[in-house]
Amino acid sequence: MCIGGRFELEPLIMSWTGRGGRRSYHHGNLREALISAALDLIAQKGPAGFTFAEAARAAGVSPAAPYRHFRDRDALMADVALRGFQHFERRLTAGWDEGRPSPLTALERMGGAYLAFAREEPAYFSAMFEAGLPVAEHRDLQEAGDRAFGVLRQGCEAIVAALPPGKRPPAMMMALHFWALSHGIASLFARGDAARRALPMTPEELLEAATLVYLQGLGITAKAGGSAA
Amino acid sequence: MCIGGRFELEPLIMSWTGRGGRRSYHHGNLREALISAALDLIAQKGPAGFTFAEAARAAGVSPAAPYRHFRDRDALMADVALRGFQHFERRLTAGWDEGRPSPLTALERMGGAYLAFAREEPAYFSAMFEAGLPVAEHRDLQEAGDRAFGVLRQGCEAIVAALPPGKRPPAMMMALHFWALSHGIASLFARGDAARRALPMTPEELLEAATLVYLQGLGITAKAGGSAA
DNA sequence: TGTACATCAGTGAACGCGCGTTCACTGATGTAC
DNA sequence: TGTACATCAGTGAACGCGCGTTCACTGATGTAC
Repeated sequence: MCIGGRFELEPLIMSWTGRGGRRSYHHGNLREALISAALDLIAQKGPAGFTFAEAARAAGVSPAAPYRHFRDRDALMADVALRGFQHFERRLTAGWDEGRPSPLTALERMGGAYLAFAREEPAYFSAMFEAGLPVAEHRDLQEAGDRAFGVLRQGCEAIVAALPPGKRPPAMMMALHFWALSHGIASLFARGDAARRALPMTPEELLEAATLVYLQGLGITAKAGGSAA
Repeated sequence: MCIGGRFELEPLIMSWTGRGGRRSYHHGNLREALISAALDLIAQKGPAGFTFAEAARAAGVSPAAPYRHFRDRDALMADVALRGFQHFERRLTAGWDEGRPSPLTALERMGGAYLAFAREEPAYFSAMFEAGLPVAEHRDLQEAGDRAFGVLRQGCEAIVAALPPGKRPPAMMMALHFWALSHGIASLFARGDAARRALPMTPEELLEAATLVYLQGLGITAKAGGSAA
């Protein structure tokens, strides 16, 4: 399981006495370990099947220890979702890769990054979108989500900007359409857990085809919006 | 909360002695009452926040009683999802209304029915799509889902059939695209619970615009595919 | 129409379990001087 | 460089709670004759 940030190894190593492999009194990096445990549990049993107590057990720590780092279970879940959005934003950004070699190619690749994220990080994905966290109550969550969406919007703006002024559709609408389309395909067909539905093609092919048809509908072709590879 | 099927009133009434409003020994319609209670609980607290015990309590029955009707909690959840798909299929069918007055208008209306279902039946929606039920292991669930999708596909077939033979896109692909698009908008922006995201327009407007652009990309206009109202 | 009997759909008490949470505590770490 | 002290990040025992599940049971209903 990739957990997004890298582990701080030094404190972990320093927290071992070295004698008989006994762990020192301090864990060294419990916060990270709890998040990592939560991701594993969510991936195995869904967002519901993760408890504070079990995360503590997985981290090899007493059930009271997590309270030093998170107010309660929901706070941990929100933190997982937050990291998920940050991770997600990075992957979309990498997929877009500043629009190289052409905006249209980059857009397809960014869609692929969306699907890859849903497939490879089911725990993050469900914490972000299906854990029932009230977005409006977690400002930081909402902002992180907005930043991730901003990457999609940026891409659409780049595509729109390459069109002649008279033929530019609103980039915001285009971005929302692309988001919804990617998200629908991701959560129905590309998700990395047992709820994935069968499909007579790859999710990537489905999304690519839909994107091409949609862009065609906006009057955008490889010629008008930048040459596709 | 609309629960899809109508209650069987007769047995409920007959289960009352009439003396002091005391309930008779037999509940009369416990199975339905449990499903109804499950829907309320899911709507209030998400798919995770529903327990067998609490459903029994809500139905005014001992905690052992549900075992006469459902093997376990998951069986009840699967039954809720199954009814959800049946209900969903009916609403899509009603939205399509046999393609009247024109296939394109009917398709938009069917998309609206998708969004309305997500908004008005959050409990069904999350049981169907977000409860983590393994679709592959519940054959009846999968079949019910396929039947609902069949309504979308039928609509797309009708639209395709109205085109000149040389210009017909594959209806299956078109239906999958429409499904993913509707589902993405529904689960991000139209859902009826706290996880709904803000949008600078109505979800219906967003879906309608996307559909029009998409159909345009397929070369389908009101003229070619039947006149829109 | 009445009676005997089988079956159905509940009761309610009991159980073990794991969870969330608290509490006073204590070993380890960091810092002032 | 050493010492005293404050703070940090854990322990582990304990608690109340609600859940899932079982059990022998029993009142209500349906049916055969």
